[in-house]
Amino acid sequence: MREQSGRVEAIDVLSGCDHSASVRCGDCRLSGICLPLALDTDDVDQLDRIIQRGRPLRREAHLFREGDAFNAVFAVRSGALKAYRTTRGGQEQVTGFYLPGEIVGLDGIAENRHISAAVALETSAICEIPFSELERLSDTLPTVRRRLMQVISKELNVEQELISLLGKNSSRQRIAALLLSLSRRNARRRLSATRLRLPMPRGDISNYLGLTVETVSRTFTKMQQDGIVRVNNKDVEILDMDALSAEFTAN
Amino acid sequence: MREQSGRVEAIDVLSGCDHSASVRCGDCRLSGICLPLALDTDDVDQLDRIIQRGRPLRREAHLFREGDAFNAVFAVRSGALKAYRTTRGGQEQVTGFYLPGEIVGLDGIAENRHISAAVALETSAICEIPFSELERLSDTLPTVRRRLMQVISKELNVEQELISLLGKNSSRQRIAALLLSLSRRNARRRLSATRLRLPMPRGDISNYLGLTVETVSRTFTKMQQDGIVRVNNKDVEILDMDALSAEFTAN
DNA sequence: CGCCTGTTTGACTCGCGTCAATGAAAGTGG
DNA sequence: CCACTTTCATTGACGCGAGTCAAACAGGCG
Repeated sequence: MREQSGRVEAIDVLSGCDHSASVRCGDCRLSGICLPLALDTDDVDQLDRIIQRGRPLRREAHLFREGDAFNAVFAVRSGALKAYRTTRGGQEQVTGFYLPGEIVGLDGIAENRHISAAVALETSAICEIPFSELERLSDTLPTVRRRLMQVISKELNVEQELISLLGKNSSRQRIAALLLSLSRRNARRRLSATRLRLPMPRGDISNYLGLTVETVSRTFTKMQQDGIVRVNNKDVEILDMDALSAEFTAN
Repeated sequence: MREQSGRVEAIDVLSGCDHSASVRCGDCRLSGICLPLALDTDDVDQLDRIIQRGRPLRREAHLFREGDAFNAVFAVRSGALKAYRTTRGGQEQVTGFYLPGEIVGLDGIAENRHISAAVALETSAICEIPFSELERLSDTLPTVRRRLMQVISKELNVEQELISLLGKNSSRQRIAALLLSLSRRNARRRLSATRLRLPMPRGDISNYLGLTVETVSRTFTKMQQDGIVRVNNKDVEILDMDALSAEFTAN
């Protein structure tokens, strides 16, 4: 179930990213970012023991679906996921995007089964953290317990931001907010804050932001004409960060 | 700090509701509804010991504000509250309404300070549950810990519903969803599912639903013309529950 | 009684959704 | 490696739902 460390990591040819399953948490280059769940280095070893590293998840593959039993939360090591739920009307509502270093699957805690689904947007490496183990760990390690609570509560705050965004803002402001969010999360991983790759198709962006694909496309075009960003398909370069922030500050 | 039970409860003249501060959790007529935090009756006594019952909160009075230190969560005993946050642009975004039996203040866990504010919509009785005590209790009682986690995660789910609502739905669907939500929550308290009193002004409704007061008003009027509801200021009667549900099912 | 705040209603405007067509990119099979 | 298909993104023309501005109308409270 758990491999030894020290191995040379395989590089996934498809994305040029590291999707290997053979790194211990302490050695993982995402440690410190990936697992806010246990910042205390003493606790990392214990966390390390309960974490399962699965095979890379290919594009379109589901990590879990709506209604699935809730057994674990997942840390994204590489790639990207989206979470969505299906409304009574049968349409999909994207509720979030998850990038390396982020935790997905917290939605299942309340009902003990997942109320949303998570699917890979591209080939992704995922660490599975069995929740029962996490709870047991949580029994003995107060710091883990608090972290866990904080991660959940953090998710609450992110969702409130989105509520605010969807409630009041124009298409331009919504797009600006998303780009800024992605930029910030990129920077957090020590990547460029100005050059982004959008791992999700336009349809997911529009769905997430409560717009249509056409409006998203038009808004990108207009922002490009205004010299704020340069958009080429999935690649985005932020040319004027201040202007982009200003857009959003009307929020 | 804690009063003895057995006292005759004072009836608040303003609302005709019970806002007294002298009921033990076990005797409280909201027990079982109010505190999903501790459903296990054995645990109620212990929970009882840490709960503080404050004076009734008058309309417009804040329970906490954005940035306040996070010390406690609060159970609504009577009345109603709204939670809101202020966006960079300085406008208010209502993030939720809290009715008797519901828990408000969970937003503070992540940052250890509140990121939203809570204010009384009418005179309300509140039980304060010091979080440090709750955590201590949580250390020894796994059922309390799990409950707490579930309550938080439940909040996540409610917010996701709202995200979905704001992302995709027409004014009519949004209003329908709110009315259905209030109806369900009324029923949960063993009150009428068809006769509601809206404790919040139109401005708060519109803000919450991402609409304007005018649109809310017009939508009420139209729904009344269609024979689905009867609206008289803060009083709403649902005449055709099926039709109302059907409105929303387009969601 | 008259102020103040909240609600309703109407007329007008505009941003975004809808429908439709074109264009670009990626995946498939010979 | 190159046609073929399929999916995704962009652009344009048009209409509608909800926002804006403005005014009339309660209701609650001093």
